[in-house]
Amino acid sequence: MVDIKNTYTTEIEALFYAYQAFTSASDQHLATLGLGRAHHRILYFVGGAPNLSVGELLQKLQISKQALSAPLRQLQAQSLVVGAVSPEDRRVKLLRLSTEGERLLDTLLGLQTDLLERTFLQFSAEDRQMWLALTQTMAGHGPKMDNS
Amino acid sequence: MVDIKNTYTTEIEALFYAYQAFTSASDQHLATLGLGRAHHRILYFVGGAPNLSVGELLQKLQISKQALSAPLRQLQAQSLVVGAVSPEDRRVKLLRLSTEGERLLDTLLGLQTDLLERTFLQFSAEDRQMWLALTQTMAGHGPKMDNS
DNA sequence: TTTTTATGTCAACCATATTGACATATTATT
DNA sequence: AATAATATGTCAATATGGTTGACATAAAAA
Repeated sequence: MVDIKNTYTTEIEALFYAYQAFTSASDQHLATLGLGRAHHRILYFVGGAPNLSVGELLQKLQISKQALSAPLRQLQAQSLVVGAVSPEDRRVKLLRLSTEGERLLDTLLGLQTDLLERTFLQFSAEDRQMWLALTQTMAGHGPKMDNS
Repeated sequence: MVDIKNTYTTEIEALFYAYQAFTSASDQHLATLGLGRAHHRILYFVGGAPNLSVGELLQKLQISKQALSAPLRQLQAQSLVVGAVSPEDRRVKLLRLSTEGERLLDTLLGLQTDLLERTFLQFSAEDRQMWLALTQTMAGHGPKMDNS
């Protein structure tokens, strides 16, 4: 069956379960706060580029503004994300993380980091570099993104 | 910001975008058939273990029978999956792929294989082995599964 | 003054999941 | 033979995370 017809079944399964491992810890932690992956992605992009406008965030997330609305409103209601009117253009709202929001993002990144660290511990620095290079190459073969 | 506080941002991003690349081609192909990832996982598990019972499939998928119901019914309606009463226990329904279902699964696996092949082409056989070993180790650090 | 832009909200819809309740057929137990 | 347990299936209500379309408002640009 599958194993006979396809040479890469092992790699496909490894990647599937590795990604599950990669997301499960943060997913669980988010769930205890009543948050999901949508909130995680917002925290990630806003944390990585403070004073991001709503429009810029939408471009990064590649979702509709209606889809962003609910989770962003929640994050603002919980004071994890704060928005301020841009001094340059009063139509624009600039988003950044509150101290609490940064702390949560750190926790989430820490959970993912823990997995990577535990994994890399069993391999050499060269192996780690190779893994990253190969994974980045794979990412580069992905769907074309509009980073215009 | 994030880059300062966390050493593994590069690896985290690489894995995120690699997984996106990994799933996008098959997701797109499934969409043209009016199917989604739920159907893909059913095809994958039934294809990998023909004459699987509904209960066994549920254990592998780790979802509720209500969540399985709709996509499985669709696959049966499209004659991609066929079910037959077990000769040993007439309560049990054994699932397998039709020829058409196997063809679709092959196509989907082929799309994922293409990405892996294109990626591995740029690396040595040792690098590929390393990547697999590391990715499998990472998968092993995932959430404990009930394979009782 | 008019138009464009940035944001935001309402409504309807879809996909994928959940839990609870219940029905049916079949097998196992008492 | 009657009863209990098992395997499947369905109905309803709910949640999350998306979609499109329509429309409102404030501010900047034409």
